[in-house]
Amino acid sequence: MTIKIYNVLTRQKEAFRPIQEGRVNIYVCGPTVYDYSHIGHAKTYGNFDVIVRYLRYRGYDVLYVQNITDVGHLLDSGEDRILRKARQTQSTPMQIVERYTKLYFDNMDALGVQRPDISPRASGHIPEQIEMIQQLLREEHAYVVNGSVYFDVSSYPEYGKLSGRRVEDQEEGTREAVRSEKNHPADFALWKKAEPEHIMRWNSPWGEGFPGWHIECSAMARKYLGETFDIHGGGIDNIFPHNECEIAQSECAHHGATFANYWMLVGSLTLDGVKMSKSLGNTLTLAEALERWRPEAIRAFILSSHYSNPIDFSDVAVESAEKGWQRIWGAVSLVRNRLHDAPDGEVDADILTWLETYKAAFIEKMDDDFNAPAAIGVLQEMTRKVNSTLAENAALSSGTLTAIDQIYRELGGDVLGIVPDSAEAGSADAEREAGLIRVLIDIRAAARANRDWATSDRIRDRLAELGVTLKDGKDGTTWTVS
RNA sequence: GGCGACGUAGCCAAGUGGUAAGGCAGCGGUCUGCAAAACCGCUAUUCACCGGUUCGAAUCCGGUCGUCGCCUCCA
Repeated sequence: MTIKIYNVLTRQKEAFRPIQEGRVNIYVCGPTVYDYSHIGHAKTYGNFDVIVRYLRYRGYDVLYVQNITDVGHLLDSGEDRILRKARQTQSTPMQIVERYTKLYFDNMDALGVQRPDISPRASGHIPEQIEMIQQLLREEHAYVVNGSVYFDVSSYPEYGKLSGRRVEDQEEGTREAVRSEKNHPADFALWKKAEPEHIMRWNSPWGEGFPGWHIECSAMARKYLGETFDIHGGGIDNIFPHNECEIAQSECAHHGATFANYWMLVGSLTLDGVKMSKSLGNTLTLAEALERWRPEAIRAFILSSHYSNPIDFSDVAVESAEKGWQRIWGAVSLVRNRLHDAPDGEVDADILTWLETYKAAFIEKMDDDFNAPAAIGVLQEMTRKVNSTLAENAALSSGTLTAIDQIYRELGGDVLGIVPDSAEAGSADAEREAGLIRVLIDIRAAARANRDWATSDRIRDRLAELGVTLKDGKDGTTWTVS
């Protein structure tokens, strides 16, 4: 069994073959840290989180690099995003960068997105970028004008191969073309001369300036992953021009060596059917979303559609994903709670057999281009089976319950990140809590036997206030923690 | 105008040649003091539309209509 990946570069699903057996080098374009993270970031980085988790689950040694853009990303006006924010808030650019970088990681941590192995910053790699630009100049892929350096797109005939765009087809941007010092409108900046008011500036062979937006990814990918690496990821909205420019720079600097073997681009997220944009005012920050929904619900929603497809964020959509997730979580917590007073015993062979069948089905779905929505479908089917088994057998052995819990931990927890680690059986606190709840359930059972519904309901209501839900079944009362 | 996606039940969604996963919502049932949950059953003869290829198509080809993204900063 090999993993198949839809490669945007070839527009085909291909068997994944890493350059080095057992090892995956992956680079994903990270955020520009000039404002709060929004739910679009949650989709892009949440999707790659699951991709990386799965590769690791399948035994690959993954090196995951995701940059932090903290310089060079300009607005329409030609103004640097970070500088503008700094001016607006009367702070320094690096304060802005620190603030939003920290918030980005805080939000991603809260979402359960595992950190990349390396989060290189553009501003920390100016020498590497200058070196690459010098090389491009030396080899006549770039030219200098008035202290700025531009990449000569005509020197790279394959420009456009990722996005399927051809230079001739592009509409010429009027504003830029008019005042441009570029030889051709499609040429892009590698290095920009800093105007006097531009305070983020560095010395270079061409005078004081700052790097263009695209060069950081090429320089940092080369530094940490080598000239050719396995997977390059990002949001589809960066396919042009950003990703295209990265390829051009890197492949020219590397004398034609392929930049990345596989390109995986994540579909965009819309909010209530419309693209989020500051000008429309329909933005939702990740922090706001996390206040309204638990992280697992947001993850379940993000994973409800294939990573490469667009997805529309709405209250109704997240809530229905959350309800679906609750069914899985309900089964998991039931298993874990029953583990507290389950009879000792080995795992039941029949149950282990069908657990393994679901696991194999899950892996088959994920192997096929990381089809998380289909994999969740498998988990849902398994959950139906688990729930009915739980209902039919009041005394499942600890071995069996542990085996069920284990498969949820692996597939739902380690891979998808939607099954939390809580209620760890065996910890002293958890055991005590389970025991205390059990005492209350026993008292309540006695009250119910006396048809003392007031006491019975009081215990249930008070526990509910503490987040413990009691459920009366045929074989007694069970409980879950929300 | 150019490039690229997409159009599957009330909603979301998987499915790229072999006869429609899964979730949400809904209906009926089991269980139940009530509640909640869970479980069982039902809910697309059909995959935007029209042609074509094929023994056979949601899946391939051609066309039509519609939605969206990108082409300028965006994950």
